[in-house]
Amino acid sequence: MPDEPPPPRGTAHSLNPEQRFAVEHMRGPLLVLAGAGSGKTRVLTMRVAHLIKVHGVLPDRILAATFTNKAAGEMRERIRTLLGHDPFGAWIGTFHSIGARILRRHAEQFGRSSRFTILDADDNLREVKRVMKARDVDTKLCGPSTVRRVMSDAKNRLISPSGFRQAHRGRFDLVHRTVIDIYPAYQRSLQRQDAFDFDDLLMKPVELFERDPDTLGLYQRRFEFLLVDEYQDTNRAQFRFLELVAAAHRNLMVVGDDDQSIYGWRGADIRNILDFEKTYPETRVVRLEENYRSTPTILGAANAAIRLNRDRKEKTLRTRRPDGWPIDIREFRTEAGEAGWVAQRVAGLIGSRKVHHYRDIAVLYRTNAQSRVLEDALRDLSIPYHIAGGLRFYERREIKDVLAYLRLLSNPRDDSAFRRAVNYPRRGVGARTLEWLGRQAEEENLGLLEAAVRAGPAGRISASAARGLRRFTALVARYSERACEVGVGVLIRELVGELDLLALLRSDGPEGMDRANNVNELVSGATQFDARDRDGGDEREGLTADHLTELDLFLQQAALFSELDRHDPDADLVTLMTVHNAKGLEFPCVFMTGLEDGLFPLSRSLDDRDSLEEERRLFYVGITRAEHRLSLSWAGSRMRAGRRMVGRCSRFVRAIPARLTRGDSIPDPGRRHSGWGSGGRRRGSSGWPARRGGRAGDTRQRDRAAPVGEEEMNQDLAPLTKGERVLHRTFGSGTVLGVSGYGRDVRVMVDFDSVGQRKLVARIARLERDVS
DNA sequence: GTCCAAACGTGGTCT
DNA sequence: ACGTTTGGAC
Repeated sequence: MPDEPPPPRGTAHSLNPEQRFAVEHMRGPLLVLAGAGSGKTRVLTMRVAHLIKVHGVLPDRILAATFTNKAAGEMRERIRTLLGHDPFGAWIGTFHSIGARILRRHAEQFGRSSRFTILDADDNLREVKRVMKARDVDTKLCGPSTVRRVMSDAKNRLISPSGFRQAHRGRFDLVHRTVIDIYPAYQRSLQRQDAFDFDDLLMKPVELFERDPDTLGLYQRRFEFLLVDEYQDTNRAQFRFLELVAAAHRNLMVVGDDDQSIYGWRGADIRNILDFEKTYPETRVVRLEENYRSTPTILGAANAAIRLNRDRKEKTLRTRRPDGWPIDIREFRTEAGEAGWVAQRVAGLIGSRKVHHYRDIAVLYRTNAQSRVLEDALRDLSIPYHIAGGLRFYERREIKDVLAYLRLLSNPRDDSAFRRAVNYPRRGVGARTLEWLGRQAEEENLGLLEAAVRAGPAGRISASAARGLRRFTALVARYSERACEVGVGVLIRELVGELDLLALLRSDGPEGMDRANNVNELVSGATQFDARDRDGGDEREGLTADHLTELDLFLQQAALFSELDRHDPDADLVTLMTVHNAKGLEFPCVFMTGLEDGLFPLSRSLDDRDSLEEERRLFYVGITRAEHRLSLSWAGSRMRAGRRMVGRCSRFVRAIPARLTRGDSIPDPGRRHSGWGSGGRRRGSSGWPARRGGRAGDTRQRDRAAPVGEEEMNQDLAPLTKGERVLHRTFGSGTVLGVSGYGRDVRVMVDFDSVGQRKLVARIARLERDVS
């Protein structure tokens, strides 16, 4: 925006006293409590530059950990600019990539090779499923995703399989008994496959350091200065990692904001911030409370929202900027109406030059599923956009299919890759054959590929299956040799050509065209891939990496890269993304959508103070992404999970003081919202921007066209769940045994203390939660 | 045994 | 609206 003063940048004299203190801090632990938009990235990068330039610290003494590759890349780039050259040898990356890099060097200690595979979330779940099936665990009562979650929690708290067994020895509940059984089997299976999952990348290096002080010593001596961004989102494993590496020199700088802690569900532990000073009593604490990003109006809203949280360090962001536009609050009848308005508003802002570039605009939402309507609306008006995050590029089916072949070339023991590639394209190798192969592999302790190679003419499978296996293993053998001769780009191109994948994909519909394009993009990405770029820097002090091929490195970065990292900042596109993905970013103009109780905050958080507070922090993160313009919108009715849900204005929106807002409701031809109590805010008059009457008409038509089914559910009511205690007017209290049906037909089976089991229609029985 | 189509269940945020 | 599991045809 032309009418705003640029934030101070660049040299040390543009820093405020607190920032300067942090930048010039030399030795000892430093905790920087940095509010949103207070210039923490600047402080981090300038401190690194300062250490190198002023104190003569060698770059390879520095380790900086961030949460996304994008943040790491930006940090490196900015340091490069400040120094005038690359901080060659410094490790700047995500905790996960740093962990992977360490593990690569010490893989043999874990029975892995340095070419180990990194399983992504999808592979990880499949593997849990497979292990459970192989051990005949009933997945009806305790599903794979539950098991995975519990295992992941354990790993994030550095609890090994045997530790888990001991910790839950006396427990009888099914989930813990299942995990006691599955966790060690799952870990054995990963080892057999020469693989780690995401959580291992954090946990295993800690394990290594704790059992091998010599190795730890290598890293302690090398990394004299540690810097951590987004510290509020670190988990226990990450805390321990830092504690171990920093133990010798204690030059640990962490930057975080407890108000922006939004990854509790992933094991982030707020105690890491709160206990920092306990672990390091000599800590210097710096608070950055001046915001250089947003207008006072936007900050006022953010402060008003976050103030309602009880669990937080008291602070208030200040700014010296001039007042800005009021926050625009809009109510819509349906999600399509909301999306239509957002698209029109984007077109209007760009058309009137109030916002100069599409890339200055972000549209945020709570769940990925919400992106669809917004995409449709933007496409209708030919507004260029991209989705950051969402279905990540490397997680698309067609991409994973191609990568599966490469993974198998790089790591012949990668069974998940084998399963994926062997019958794609169809080779007549079905479930039965795979089952048989699995048993063979198990007996001889081989990978599936090896087992398939040895299967030869074997008797117990059909001739066509045997032929398919032979064709497949021959192909893999051929490309294994080829992989030594050519780069990844050529390799993929030849493979895709031989499998005739593009034609295969294109042959099934318009979806297939997209997929074919993605594969093409993968080919060109691989062609440009330059391994030297990735492992940033030289190696000393016996920390030399094993020899890895370009293919190995390509695969490792593919596993750790997300869609967010691929984003090209020069492209002029509106950004659509979840609020989680928006963390750390800023935009002149932000739309937050879907602000309904039950969606944002999600219904599952409504009856738990901790998770409601996390939702509120997420809301705070969303608001504080905006520099000048912020709009908050919600829809009274929304398709969700295949059903139309009724919603009302989010409590978060209602917490924003009216003096900061300008909002109107659109006229409502079809329905009354009278029952929504304090819900809607209806200030202002007629609502729709008069100038754009024609387009408004379009949207309302779309609005009306959306069918409103009978089976509406109130999305802000957390549904009753099994095991919950409830209260009935005549039967007294009881325990919920089960819930069936949807919407107005939800039936609940309750075991009442007084009268035993009854099946009730929830709508009529009016059950209440028993809080006593 | 493999493949396709229809029923089924399930649905939060991410490295 | 989606992917995964299940049933039936080849």
